[in-house]
Amino acid sequence: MEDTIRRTTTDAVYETLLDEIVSLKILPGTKVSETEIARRFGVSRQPVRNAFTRLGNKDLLLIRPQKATEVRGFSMDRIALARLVRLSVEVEITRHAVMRWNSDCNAELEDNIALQEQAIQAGDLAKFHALDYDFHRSICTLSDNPMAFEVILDCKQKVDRLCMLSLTNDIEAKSVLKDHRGIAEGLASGDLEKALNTTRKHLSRLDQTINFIHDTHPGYFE
Amino acid sequence: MEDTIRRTTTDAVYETLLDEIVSLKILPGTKVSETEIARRFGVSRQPVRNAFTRLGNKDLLLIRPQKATEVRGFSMDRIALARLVRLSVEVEITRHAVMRWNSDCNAELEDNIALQEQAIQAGDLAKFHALDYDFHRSICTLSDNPMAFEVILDCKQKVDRLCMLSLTNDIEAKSVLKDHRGIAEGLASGDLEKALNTTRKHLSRLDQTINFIHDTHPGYFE
DNA sequence: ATGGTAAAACTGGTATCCAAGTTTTGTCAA
DNA sequence: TTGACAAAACTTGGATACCAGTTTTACCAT
Repeated sequence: MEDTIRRTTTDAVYETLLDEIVSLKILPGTKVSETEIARRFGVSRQPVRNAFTRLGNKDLLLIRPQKATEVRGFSMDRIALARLVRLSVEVEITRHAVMRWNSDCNAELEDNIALQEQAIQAGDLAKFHALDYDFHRSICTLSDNPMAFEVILDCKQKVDRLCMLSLTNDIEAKSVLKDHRGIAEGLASGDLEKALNTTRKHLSRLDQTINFIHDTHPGYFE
Repeated sequence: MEDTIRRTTTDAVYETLLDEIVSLKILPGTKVSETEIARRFGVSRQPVRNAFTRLGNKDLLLIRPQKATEVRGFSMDRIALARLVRLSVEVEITRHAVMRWNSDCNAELEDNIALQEQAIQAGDLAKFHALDYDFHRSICTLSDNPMAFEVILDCKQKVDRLCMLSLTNDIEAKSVLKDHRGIAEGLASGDLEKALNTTRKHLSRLDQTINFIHDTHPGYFE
Protein backbone atom coordinates (compact mmCIF):
# COMPACT_ATOMS: atom_id res chain seq x y z
CA MET A 1 0.00 0.00 0.00
CA GLU A 2 2.54 2.57 -1.09
CA ASP A 3 0.48 5.69 -1.28
CA THR A 4 3.43 7.81 -2.26
CA ILE A 5 2.03 10.79 -4.05
CA ARG A 6 3.37 11.07 -7.58
CA ARG A 7 5.36 14.16 -8.38
CA THR A 8 3.64 16.16 -11.05
CA THR A 9 4.85 18.83 -13.40
CA THR A 10 2.95 21.33 -11.29
CA ASP A 11 5.01 20.28 -8.28
CA ALA A 12 8.25 20.82 -10.14
CA VAL A 13 7.27 24.29 -11.33
CA TYR A 14 5.96 25.18 -7.89
CA GLU A 15 9.06 24.07 -6.04
CA THR A 16 11.43 25.80 -8.40
CA LEU A 17 9.55 29.08 -8.30
CA LEU A 18 9.15 28.83 -4.52
CA ASP A 19 12.89 28.49 -4.10
CA GLU A 20 13.61 31.33 -6.48
CA ILE A 21 11.20 33.65 -4.72
CA VAL A 22 12.23 32.73 -1.19
CA SER A 23 15.91 32.98 -2.03
CA LEU A 24 15.29 36.34 -3.72
CA LYS A 25 16.56 35.14 -7.07
CA ILE A 26 13.31 36.74 -8.19
CA LEU A 27 12.89 40.07 -6.44
CA PRO A 28 9.63 41.46 -5.04
CA GLY A 29 7.68 43.44 -7.60
CA THR A 30 8.96 41.39 -10.52
CA LYS A 31 6.21 40.64 -13.00
CA VAL A 32 5.88 37.00 -13.90
CA SER A 33 3.80 35.89 -16.85
CA GLU A 34 2.22 32.47 -17.16
CA THR A 35 3.24 32.09 -20.78
CA GLU A 36 6.76 33.29 -20.10
CA ILE A 37 7.30 30.82 -17.26
CA ALA A 38 5.68 28.09 -19.32
CA ARG A 39 8.17 28.74 -22.13
CA ARG A 40 11.04 28.74 -19.67
CA PHE A 41 10.11 25.35 -18.23
CA GLY A 42 9.06 23.94 -21.56
CA VAL A 43 5.58 23.11 -20.31
CA SER A 44 2.07 24.30 -21.04
CA ARG A 45 0.29 27.08 -19.21
CA GLN A 46 -1.76 24.67 -17.13
CA PRO A 47 0.83 23.49 -14.60
CA VAL A 48 2.16 27.02 -14.36
CA ARG A 49 -1.31 28.27 -13.50
CA ASN A 50 -1.62 25.63 -10.81
CA ALA A 51 1.75 26.56 -9.37
CA PHE A 52 0.80 30.25 -9.46
CA THR A 53 -2.35 29.49 -7.53
CA ARG A 54 -0.38 27.70 -4.84
CA LEU A 55 2.14 30.50 -4.59
CA GLY A 56 -0.72 32.97 -4.42
CA ASN A 57 -2.18 31.05 -1.49
CA LYS A 58 1.15 31.35 0.26
CA ASP A 59 1.04 35.13 -0.23
CA LEU A 60 4.14 34.96 -2.40
CA LEU A 61 2.43 35.99 -5.62
CA LEU A 62 -0.10 38.71 -6.20
CA ILE A 63 -2.44 37.54 -8.93
CA ARG A 64 -4.80 40.13 -10.34
CA PRO A 65 -7.09 38.92 -13.10
CA GLN A 66 -6.46 40.55 -16.44
CA LYS A 67 -3.44 42.26 -14.92
CA ALA A 68 0.08 41.04 -14.58
CA THR A 69 0.98 38.67 -11.80
CA GLU A 70 3.87 39.83 -9.69
CA VAL A 71 6.02 38.65 -6.83
CA ARG A 72 4.59 40.12 -3.70
CA GLY A 73 6.68 42.50 -1.68
CA PHE A 74 7.33 42.18 1.99
CA SER A 75 4.68 43.29 4.41
CA MET A 76 5.70 44.31 7.90
CA ASP A 77 2.26 43.19 9.07
CA ARG A 78 2.56 39.72 7.58
CA ILE A 79 6.08 39.33 8.86
CA ALA A 80 5.04 40.43 12.33
CA LEU A 81 2.24 37.88 12.22
CA ALA A 82 4.55 35.09 11.11
CA ARG A 83 6.91 35.92 13.92
CA LEU A 84 4.09 36.08 16.44
CA VAL A 85 2.77 32.69 15.42
CA ARG A 86 6.20 31.13 15.51
CA LEU A 87 6.99 32.60 18.90
CA SER A 88 3.64 31.51 20.29
CA VAL A 89 4.03 27.93 19.10
CA GLU A 90 7.65 27.70 20.12
CA VAL A 91 6.81 28.92 23.62
CA GLU A 92 3.99 26.45 24.00
CA ILE A 93 6.12 23.64 22.64
CA THR A 94 8.80 24.45 25.17
CA ARG A 95 6.19 24.29 27.89
CA HIS A 96 5.26 20.80 26.73
CA ALA A 97 8.88 19.78 26.35
CA VAL A 98 9.96 20.66 29.85
CA MET A 99 7.24 18.43 31.22
CA ARG A 100 8.41 15.29 29.46
CA TRP A 101 12.11 15.93 29.38
CA ASN A 102 14.50 13.08 30.13
CA SER A 103 18.12 12.13 29.67
CA ASP A 104 17.56 10.89 26.12
CA CYS A 105 16.17 14.25 25.12
CA ASN A 106 19.15 15.85 26.72
CA ALA A 107 21.56 13.69 24.77
CA GLU A 108 19.91 14.50 21.45
CA LEU A 109 20.07 18.22 22.04
CA GLU A 110 23.62 18.10 23.35
CA ASP A 111 24.77 16.20 20.28
CA ASN A 112 23.21 18.80 18.08
CA ILE A 113 24.81 21.64 20.01
CA ALA A 114 28.21 19.99 19.81
CA LEU A 115 27.88 19.81 16.04
CA GLN A 116 26.83 23.46 15.95
CA GLU A 117 30.01 24.36 17.75
CA GLN A 118 32.08 22.38 15.29
CA ALA A 119 30.33 24.04 12.36
CA ILE A 120 31.08 27.49 13.73
CA GLN A 121 34.72 26.66 14.35
CA ALA A 122 34.96 25.31 10.82
CA GLY A 123 33.29 28.46 9.53
CA ASP A 124 30.63 26.38 7.81
CA LEU A 125 27.62 28.66 8.11
CA ALA A 126 25.44 26.56 5.82
CA LYS A 127 25.95 23.56 8.05
CA PHE A 128 25.25 25.69 11.09
CA HIS A 129 21.96 26.86 9.69
CA ALA A 130 20.97 23.28 8.94
CA LEU A 131 21.76 22.37 12.54
CA ASP A 132 19.83 25.38 13.80
CA TYR A 133 16.95 24.00 11.81
CA ASP A 134 17.38 20.56 13.42
CA PHE A 135 17.63 22.04 16.90
CA HIS A 136 14.17 23.53 16.75
CA ARG A 137 12.74 20.47 15.07
CA SER A 138 14.18 18.29 17.81
CA ILE A 139 12.38 20.26 20.46
CA CYS A 140 9.13 19.76 18.55
CA THR A 141 9.55 16.01 18.21
CA LEU A 142 10.85 15.60 21.76
CA SER A 143 7.83 17.47 23.07
CA ASP A 144 5.66 15.01 21.14
CA ASN A 145 4.44 17.62 18.68
CA PRO A 146 6.36 16.72 15.53
CA MET A 147 3.89 18.36 13.18
CA ALA A 148 4.29 21.68 14.96
CA PHE A 149 7.61 22.09 13.24
CA GLU A 150 5.84 22.46 9.91
CA VAL A 151 4.08 25.52 11.26
CA ILE A 152 7.32 26.90 12.62
CA LEU A 153 9.00 26.21 9.30
CA ASP A 154 6.26 27.97 7.40
CA CYS A 155 6.68 31.04 9.56
CA LYS A 156 10.44 30.84 9.41
CA GLN A 157 10.43 30.82 5.61
CA LYS A 158 8.50 34.05 5.43
CA VAL A 159 11.02 35.78 7.65
CA ASP A 160 14.01 34.14 6.03
CA ARG A 161 13.01 35.55 2.65
CA LEU A 162 13.35 39.02 4.11
CA CYS A 163 16.59 38.26 5.89
CA MET A 164 18.23 37.14 2.68
CA LEU A 165 18.86 40.83 2.15
CA SER A 166 21.12 40.94 5.17
CA LEU A 167 24.46 39.21 5.25
CA THR A 168 24.94 36.94 8.22
CA ASN A 169 28.22 36.88 10.06
CA ASP A 170 29.57 34.32 12.47
CA ILE A 171 29.34 36.69 15.43
CA GLU A 172 25.61 36.35 15.00
CA ALA A 173 25.97 32.59 14.81
CA LYS A 174 27.79 32.56 18.12
CA SER A 175 24.94 34.46 19.76
CA VAL A 176 22.47 31.98 18.32
CA LEU A 177 24.52 29.12 19.66
CA LYS A 178 24.55 30.75 23.07
CA ASP A 179 20.75 30.99 22.95
CA HIS A 180 20.51 27.33 22.03
CA ARG A 181 22.70 26.46 24.99
CA GLY A 182 20.46 28.50 27.26
CA ILE A 183 17.33 26.80 26.02
CA ALA A 184 18.92 23.37 26.38
CA GLU A 185 20.05 24.19 29.90
CA GLY A 186 16.61 25.39 30.84
CA LEU A 187 15.06 22.18 29.55
CA ALA A 188 17.69 19.98 31.17
CA SER A 189 17.33 21.58 34.57
CA GLY A 190 13.56 21.79 34.37
CA ASP A 191 13.80 25.55 34.58
CA LEU A 192 10.81 26.52 32.44
CA GLU A 193 11.24 30.24 32.93
CA LYS A 194 14.82 30.15 31.77
CA ALA A 195 13.91 28.13 28.70
CA LEU A 196 11.03 30.47 27.87
CA ASN A 197 12.96 33.67 28.41
CA THR A 198 15.82 32.44 26.29
CA THR A 199 13.41 31.36 23.57
CA ARG A 200 11.83 34.81 23.55
CA LYS A 201 15.20 36.49 23.38
CA HIS A 202 16.28 34.07 20.67
CA LEU A 203 13.33 34.80 18.43
CA SER A 204 13.47 38.55 18.99
CA ARG A 205 17.04 38.61 17.75
CA LEU A 206 15.87 39.54 14.26
CA ASP A 207 14.16 42.75 15.33
CA GLN A 208 17.05 45.01 14.43
CA THR A 209 17.78 43.18 11.19
CA ILE A 210 14.22 43.48 10.00
CA ASN A 211 13.96 47.15 10.85
CA PHE A 212 17.30 47.76 9.16
CA ILE A 213 16.14 46.07 5.98
CA HIS A 214 12.88 47.99 6.11
CA ASP A 215 14.85 51.23 6.17
CA THR A 216 17.45 50.30 3.59
CA HIS A 217 15.20 48.52 1.09
CA PRO A 218 11.85 50.30 1.33
CA GLY A 219 11.13 49.48 -2.32
CA TYR A 220 10.71 45.80 -1.55
CA PHE A 221 7.86 46.50 0.86
CA GLU A 222 4.27 46.97 -0.12
CA MET B 1 -7.28 53.06 -7.35
CA GLU B 2 -9.93 50.45 -6.58
CA ASP B 3 -7.95 47.27 -6.53
CA THR B 4 -10.99 45.15 -5.71
CA ILE B 5 -10.19 41.67 -6.85
CA ARG B 6 -12.70 40.39 -9.37
CA ARG B 7 -14.77 37.40 -8.34
CA THR B 8 -14.12 34.56 -10.70
CA THR B 9 -15.97 31.38 -11.48
CA THR B 10 -13.26 29.53 -9.60
CA ASP B 11 -14.08 31.57 -6.50
CA ALA B 12 -17.74 30.66 -6.71
CA VAL B 13 -17.04 26.95 -7.06
CA TYR B 14 -14.44 27.08 -4.31
CA GLU B 15 -16.65 28.88 -1.84
CA THR B 16 -19.63 26.64 -2.43
CA LEU B 17 -17.60 23.46 -2.07
CA LEU B 18 -15.79 24.85 0.96
CA ASP B 19 -19.07 25.51 2.69
CA GLU B 20 -20.46 22.11 1.78
CA ILE B 21 -17.38 20.33 3.08
CA VAL B 22 -17.01 22.34 6.27
CA SER B 23 -20.70 22.04 7.08
CA LEU B 24 -20.53 18.30 6.37
CA LYS B 25 -23.12 18.49 3.61
CA ILE B 26 -20.45 16.45 1.84
CA LEU B 27 -19.14 13.80 4.20
CA PRO B 28 -15.53 12.71 4.55
CA GLY B 29 -14.58 9.95 2.17
CA THR B 30 -17.04 11.09 -0.48
CA LYS B 31 -15.54 10.91 -3.93
CA VAL B 32 -15.84 14.07 -5.94
CA SER B 33 -15.17 14.07 -9.66
CA GLU B 34 -14.04 17.12 -11.59
CA THR B 35 -16.38 16.41 -14.48
CA GLU B 36 -19.29 15.69 -12.18
CA ILE B 37 -18.86 18.95 -10.25
CA ALA B 38 -18.35 20.80 -13.51
CA ARG B 39 -21.67 19.48 -14.80
CA ARG B 40 -23.38 20.40 -11.54
CA PHE B 41 -22.21 24.00 -11.70
CA GLY B 42 -22.60 24.26 -15.44
CA VAL B 43 -18.98 25.22 -15.94
CA SER B 44 -15.97 23.62 -17.53
CA ARG B 45 -13.43 21.46 -15.78
CA GLN B 46 -10.96 24.33 -15.58
CA PRO B 47 -12.39 26.35 -12.67
CA VAL B 48 -13.26 23.13 -10.87
CA ARG B 49 -9.66 22.03 -11.07
CA ASN B 50 -8.55 25.35 -9.67
CA ALA B 51 -11.02 25.09 -6.84
CA PHE B 52 -9.91 21.52 -6.14
CA THR B 53 -6.32 22.66 -5.93
CA ARG B 54 -7.23 25.29 -3.37
CA LEU B 55 -9.24 22.86 -1.29
CA GLY B 56 -6.38 20.42 -1.50
CA ASN B 57 -4.05 23.08 -0.13
CA LYS B 58 -6.40 23.50 2.80
CA ASP B 59 -6.21 19.76 3.48
CA LEU B 60 -9.92 19.42 2.76
CA LEU B 61 -9.52 17.36 -0.39
CA LEU B 62 -7.22 14.44 -0.99
CA ILE B 63 -6.08 14.61 -4.59
CA ARG B 64 -4.06 11.69 -5.84
CA PRO B 65 -3.01 11.67 -9.49
CA GLN B 66 -4.96 9.23 -11.60
CA LYS B 67 -7.11 8.31 -8.63
CA ALA B 68 -10.45 9.65 -7.58
CA THR B 69 -10.39 12.82 -5.51
CA GLU B 70 -12.17 12.52 -2.20
CA VAL B 71 -13.10 14.66 0.75
CA ARG B 72 -10.44 14.14 3.35
CA GLY B 73 -11.40 12.54 6.60
CA PHE B 74 -10.56 13.98 9.95
CA SER B 75 -7.11 13.43 11.32
CA MET B 76 -6.57 13.52 15.06
CA ASP B 77 -3.03 14.69 14.40
CA ARG B 78 -4.10 17.62 12.24
CA ILE B 79 -6.84 18.56 14.67
CA ALA B 80 -4.44 18.40 17.59
CA LEU B 81 -2.07 20.64 15.66
CA ALA B 82 -4.78 23.15 14.84
CA ARG B 83 -5.77 23.25 18.49
CA LEU B 84 -2.18 23.63 19.61
CA VAL B 85 -1.57 26.53 17.24
CA ARG B 86 -4.76 28.25 18.27
CA LEU B 87 -4.06 27.83 21.96
CA SER B 88 -0.49 29.06 21.53
CA VAL B 89 -1.53 32.17 19.66
CA GLU B 90 -4.46 32.90 21.92
CA VAL B 91 -2.22 32.63 25.00
CA GLU B 92 0.39 34.93 23.53
CA ILE B 93 -2.27 37.39 22.40
CA THR B 94 -3.68 37.47 25.90
CA ARG B 95 -0.22 38.20 27.22
CA HIS B 96 -0.04 41.20 24.87
CA ALA B 97 -3.57 42.27 25.68
CA VAL B 98 -3.13 42.45 29.43
CA MET B 99 -0.22 44.84 28.93
CA ARG B 100 -2.17 47.41 26.99
CA TRP B 101 -5.56 47.00 28.57
CA ASN B 102 -7.62 50.08 29.39
CA SER B 103 -11.18 51.05 30.17
CA ASP B 104 -12.17 51.25 26.50
CA CYS B 105 -11.07 47.67 26.00
CA ASN B 106 -13.08 46.73 29.02
CA ALA B 107 -16.19 48.40 27.68
CA GLU B 108 -15.95 46.61 24.35
CA LEU B 109 -15.64 43.22 25.94
CA GLU B 110 -18.38 43.91 28.47
CA ASP B 111 -20.76 44.94 25.73
CA ASN B 112 -20.05 41.74 23.89
CA ILE B 113 -20.56 39.63 27.00
CA ALA B 114 -23.87 41.35 27.73
CA LEU B 115 -25.06 40.47 24.24
CA GLN B 116 -23.93 36.89 24.76
CA GLU B 117 -26.08 36.70 27.85
CA GLN B 118 -29.07 38.03 25.97
CA ALA B 119 -28.53 35.54 23.16
CA ILE B 120 -28.46 32.64 25.60
CA GLN B 121 -31.61 33.81 27.37
CA ALA B 122 -33.31 34.15 24.01
CA GLY B 123 -32.12 30.68 23.08
CA ASP B 124 -30.48 32.06 19.95
CA LEU B 125 -27.48 29.78 19.64
CA ALA B 126 -26.50 31.04 16.20
CA LYS B 127 -26.28 34.56 17.54
CA PHE B 128 -24.29 33.33 20.50
CA HIS B 129 -21.76 31.63 18.27
CA ALA B 130 -21.37 34.80 16.24
CA LEU B 131 -20.72 36.72 19.45
CA ASP B 132 -18.27 34.06 20.62
CA TYR B 133 -16.51 34.69 17.33
CA ASP B 134 -16.47 38.44 17.98
CA PHE B 135 -15.22 37.99 21.53
CA HIS B 136 -12.02 36.33 20.45
CA ARG B 137 -11.56 38.72 17.54
CA SER B 138 -11.93 41.65 19.92
CA ILE B 139 -9.09 40.39 22.07
CA CYS B 140 -6.93 40.17 18.96
CA THR B 141 -7.66 43.69 17.80
CA LEU B 142 -7.46 45.13 21.31
CA SER B 143 -4.07 43.53 21.77
CA ASP B 144 -3.00 45.23 18.55
CA ASN B 145 -2.70 41.99 16.62
CA PRO B 146 -5.76 42.10 14.38
CA MET B 147 -4.33 39.72 11.79
CA ALA B 148 -3.80 37.05 14.42
CA PHE B 149 -7.50 36.38 14.35
CA GLU B 150 -7.18 35.01 10.83
CA VAL B 151 -4.85 32.34 12.15
CA ILE B 152 -7.19 31.57 15.01
CA LEU B 153 -10.11 31.43 12.60
CA ASP B 154 -8.27 29.06 10.31
CA CYS B 155 -7.58 26.73 13.23
CA LYS B 156 -11.11 27.10 14.52
CA GLN B 157 -12.64 26.08 11.19
CA LYS B 158 -10.74 22.80 11.15
CA VAL B 159 -12.05 21.90 14.57
CA ASP B 160 -15.54 23.20 13.88
CA ARG B 161 -15.90 20.86 10.93
CA LEU B 162 -15.40 17.97 13.29
CA CYS B 163 -17.71 19.37 15.92
CA MET B 164 -20.57 19.63 13.43
CA LEU B 165 -21.11 15.98 14.28
CA SER B 166 -21.97 16.85 17.84
CA LEU B 167 -25.09 18.70 18.79
CA THR B 168 -24.49 21.72 20.96
CA ASN B 169 -26.76 22.48 23.86
CA ASP B 170 -27.17 25.65 25.80
CA ILE B 171 -25.66 24.19 28.97
CA GLU B 172 -22.42 24.19 27.01
CA ALA B 173 -23.04 27.77 25.94
CA LYS B 174 -23.39 28.81 29.56
CA SER B 175 -20.01 27.28 30.36
CA VAL B 176 -18.48 29.12 27.44
CA LEU B 177 -19.99 32.37 28.65
CA LYS B 178 -18.55 31.72 32.09
CA ASP B 179 -15.11 31.25 30.53
CA HIS B 180 -15.50 34.50 28.62
CA ARG B 181 -16.36 36.28 31.84
CA GLY B 182 -13.29 34.81 33.51
CA ILE B 183 -11.02 35.93 30.69
CA ALA B 184 -12.54 39.41 30.70
CA GLU B 185 -12.14 39.66 34.48
CA GLY B 186 -8.52 38.58 34.26
CA LEU B 187 -7.82 41.20 31.62
CA ALA B 188 -9.72 43.91 33.47
CA SER B 189 -7.92 43.30 36.74
CA GLY B 190 -4.56 42.84 35.13
CA ASP B 191 -4.44 39.29 36.44
CA LEU B 192 -2.50 37.61 33.64
CA GLU B 193 -2.48 34.19 35.27
CA LYS B 194 -6.24 34.16 35.65
CA ALA B 195 -6.72 35.20 32.03
CA LEU B 196 -4.29 32.56 30.81
CA ASN B 197 -5.65 29.75 32.93
CA THR B 198 -9.18 30.52 31.87
CA THR B 199 -8.12 30.66 28.25
CA ARG B 200 -6.49 27.25 28.53
CA LYS B 201 -9.54 25.79 30.21
CA HIS B 202 -11.75 27.44 27.60
CA LEU B 203 -9.90 25.95 24.68
CA SER B 204 -9.60 22.51 26.23
CA ARG B 205 -13.34 22.32 26.60
CA LEU B 206 -13.64 20.40 23.33
CA ASP B 207 -11.45 17.52 24.47
CA GLN B 208 -14.33 15.28 25.45
CA THR B 209 -16.39 16.19 22.43
CA ILE B 210 -13.58 15.35 20.04
CA ASN B 211 -12.80 12.05 21.71
CA PHE B 212 -16.49 11.22 21.72
CA ILE B 213 -16.79 11.87 18.02
CA HIS B 214 -13.65 9.87 17.38
CA ASP B 215 -15.23 6.91 19.13
CA THR B 216 -18.70 7.22 17.66
CA HIS B 217 -17.72 8.10 14.08
CA PRO B 218 -14.45 6.25 13.48
CA GLY B 219 -15.28 5.94 9.79
CA TYR B 220 -14.82 9.67 9.25
CA PHE B 221 -11.22 9.52 10.43
CA GLU B 222 -8.29 8.60 8.29
C1' DA C 1 -17.25 -18.75 -6.81
C1' DT C 2 -13.08 -17.23 -8.92
C1' DG C 3 -9.57 -15.29 -11.98
C1' DG C 4 -8.33 -12.73 -15.70
C1' DT C 5 -9.15 -9.43 -19.07
C1' DA C 6 -11.32 -5.67 -21.24
C1' DA C 7 -13.87 -1.45 -20.75
C1' DA C 8 -14.82 2.68 -18.19
C1' DA C 9 -13.47 6.43 -15.23
C1' DC C 10 -10.32 9.53 -13.25
C1' DT C 11 -6.69 13.05 -12.98
C1' DG C 12 -2.54 15.49 -15.24
C1' DG C 13 -1.03 17.70 -19.11
C1' DT C 14 -1.15 19.82 -23.86
C1' DA C 15 -3.04 22.65 -27.39
C1' DT C 16 -6.26 26.11 -29.12
C1' DC C 17 -9.45 29.47 -28.88
C1' DC C 18 -12.07 33.30 -26.96
C1' DA C 19 -13.49 36.92 -23.43
C1' DA C 20 -12.46 40.82 -20.70
C1' DG C 21 -9.48 43.88 -18.82
C1' DT C 22 -5.01 46.59 -18.71
C1' DT C 23 -0.88 48.53 -20.57
C1' DT C 24 1.85 49.95 -24.14
C1' DT C 25 2.40 51.91 -28.52
C1' DG C 26 1.61 54.72 -32.30
C1' DT C 27 -0.60 58.11 -34.83
C1' DC C 28 -2.49 62.44 -35.60
C1' DA C 29 -3.68 67.11 -34.45
C1' DA C 30 -2.74 71.40 -32.14
C1' DT D 1 7.16 69.30 -28.95
C1' DT D 2 3.19 67.94 -26.74
C1' DG D 3 -1.41 66.20 -25.92
C1' DA D 4 -5.27 63.25 -26.82
C1' DC D 5 -7.08 59.33 -28.58
C1' DA D 6 -7.30 54.99 -30.89
C1' DA D 7 -5.32 50.63 -31.98
C1' DA D 8 -2.43 46.91 -30.91
C1' DA D 9 -0.35 43.96 -27.68
C1' DC D 10 -0.08 42.27 -23.57
C1' DT D 11 -2.35 39.89 -19.21
C1' DT D 12 -5.30 36.24 -16.75
C1' DG D 13 -9.83 33.42 -16.71
C1' DG D 14 -12.54 30.19 -18.94
C1' DA D 15 -14.21 26.66 -22.45
C1' DT D 16 -13.33 22.77 -25.23
C1' DA D 17 -11.10 18.81 -27.17
C1' DC D 18 -7.81 15.45 -26.84
C1' DC D 19 -4.16 12.16 -25.14
C1' DA D 20 -1.45 9.52 -21.56
C1' DG D 21 -1.07 6.84 -17.55
C1' DT D 22 -3.30 4.82 -13.77
C1' DT D 23 -7.02 2.83 -11.18
C1' DT D 24 -11.45 0.99 -10.72
C1' DT D 25 -15.21 -1.61 -12.42
C1' DA D 26 -17.62 -5.04 -14.93
C1' DC D 27 -18.06 -8.95 -17.36
C1' DC D 28 -17.04 -13.38 -19.01
C1' DA D 29 -14.90 -17.83 -19.13
C1' DT D 30 -13.31 -21.44 -16.34
